[in-house]
Amino acid sequence: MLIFNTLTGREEEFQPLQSGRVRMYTCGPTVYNFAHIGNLRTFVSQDLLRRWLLYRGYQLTHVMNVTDVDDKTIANACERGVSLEEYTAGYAQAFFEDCRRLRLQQPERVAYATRHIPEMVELVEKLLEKNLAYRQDGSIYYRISAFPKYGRLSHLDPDQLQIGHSVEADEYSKDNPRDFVLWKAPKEGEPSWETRVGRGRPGWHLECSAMSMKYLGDSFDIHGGGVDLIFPHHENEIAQSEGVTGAPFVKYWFHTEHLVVDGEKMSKSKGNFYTLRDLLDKGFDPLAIRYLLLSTHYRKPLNFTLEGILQAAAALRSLNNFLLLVRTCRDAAAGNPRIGEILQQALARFESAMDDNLNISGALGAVFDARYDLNALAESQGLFAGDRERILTTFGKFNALLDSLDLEGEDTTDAQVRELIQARSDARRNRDFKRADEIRGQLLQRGVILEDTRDGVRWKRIG
RNA sequence: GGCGCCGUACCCAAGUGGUAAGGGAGAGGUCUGCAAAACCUUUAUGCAUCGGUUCGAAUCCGAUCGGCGCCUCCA
Repeated sequence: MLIFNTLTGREEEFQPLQSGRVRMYTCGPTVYNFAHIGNLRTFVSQDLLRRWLLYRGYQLTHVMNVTDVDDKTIANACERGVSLEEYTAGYAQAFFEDCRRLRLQQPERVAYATRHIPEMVELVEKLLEKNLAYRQDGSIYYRISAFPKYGRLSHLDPDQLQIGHSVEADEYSKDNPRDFVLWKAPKEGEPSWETRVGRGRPGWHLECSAMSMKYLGDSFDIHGGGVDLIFPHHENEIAQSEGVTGAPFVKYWFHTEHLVVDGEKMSKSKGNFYTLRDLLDKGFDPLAIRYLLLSTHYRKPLNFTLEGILQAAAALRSLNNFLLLVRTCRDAAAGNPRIGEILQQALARFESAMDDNLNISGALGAVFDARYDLNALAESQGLFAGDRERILTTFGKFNALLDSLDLEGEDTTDAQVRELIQARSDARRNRDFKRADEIRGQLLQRGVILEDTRDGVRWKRIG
């Protein structure tokens, strides 16, 4: 399997440090607000990666952090007049609700920054010992000039970095304006911890170094996040971790491109800023949103539109309608050897596309082509029991990534629905169409749609 | 100024040297008591533009135009 590595700027053959086992860390949310659709795109792409690793049989340990202490969480909690814990707990819970709605698999471990203060302090102590960090006005900073590899991930030359407008060189009393803070001096009215390096609170970058190494070791396989984190966040993590251990921190860096909305950068002032909740309130299907976020390659900018959600919903519907056909079309007398061929080819195409740096569009092309070929056979010849099983098994494999397909079928034990459908069929047979339409209306109110086909009545629930 | 992503049909989107996957929408059709759904057919002599290399280029090289991002706490 090939995977693009930001560190080398190339696609590389994926070879975990320990054979058969993958250790992965991804930067999770800062819980100062509801996650927006751009945040969620990144998490969906990480979900696709973890699902593909599992598909390929790796034993996976995936750790995701939750940043529950930083400038924004503190400021917002303060503004609302609640404690930091109370404030962040609500948004953390909301985040995991969003993840469930989008069918994101839970990482093996979720790590909260505020529960790992001792581990962070330990790192700071070691960096001080090695003279990679220094104290200044109660804060502790990382001395970038002492870490020659600084800039290797982002391919930036530290000497050529422009100092941003927001940071006046003399605003901080740092040796070098590019040095970043490891430990912040306490401020009146802000949460702080009494620790061996003094009272204060951690800088943002520190948690990811501390928690990833605690759970995954000094060196691990994959570290992911949005492209905006390449610099400075991930660059700083490398400086912190490798500064302490001297060992290579991460083998493969996995970064997801941003999404834009209607071709423009998402921003609250433009009115094109969406959270998942906003979209669900408008009546959009969370699985269609999952499909939309999933179906563009993770290293390409994704243009998110409401129209796109509807297109995704239609694509998903057509796959599920196909599966309905597979389950309900008339029985063939014998198995069709063509079906095995079609499935085998489709699966091979699907897998080789995914192995090629998670080429999900190519993989989906294989899925839809299989649907097309199989539809023609099922419509014209019906399906043998063994054919049905094989089709559902293969689509079950596709669904290991999509997690949006109806493989099981509807609840056929709903006696009332069954009775109504039967009653309508009887009415139709007696050419009592008024009665039949009446029953169809009743079923529709229960959320059941009927399809009259040559092979009998099919029904499904409205999504 | 430095670093990076991108430009393929009405919309979304694969394809990185061998003659344009797939999805949506539109149009036509099949089925049907009707409707809906489903299914089938169809839709780029063309891949931002201009040069070049090649038997052959969306793919490689050069230039140009355009969109987006990062360059100290933003996924």
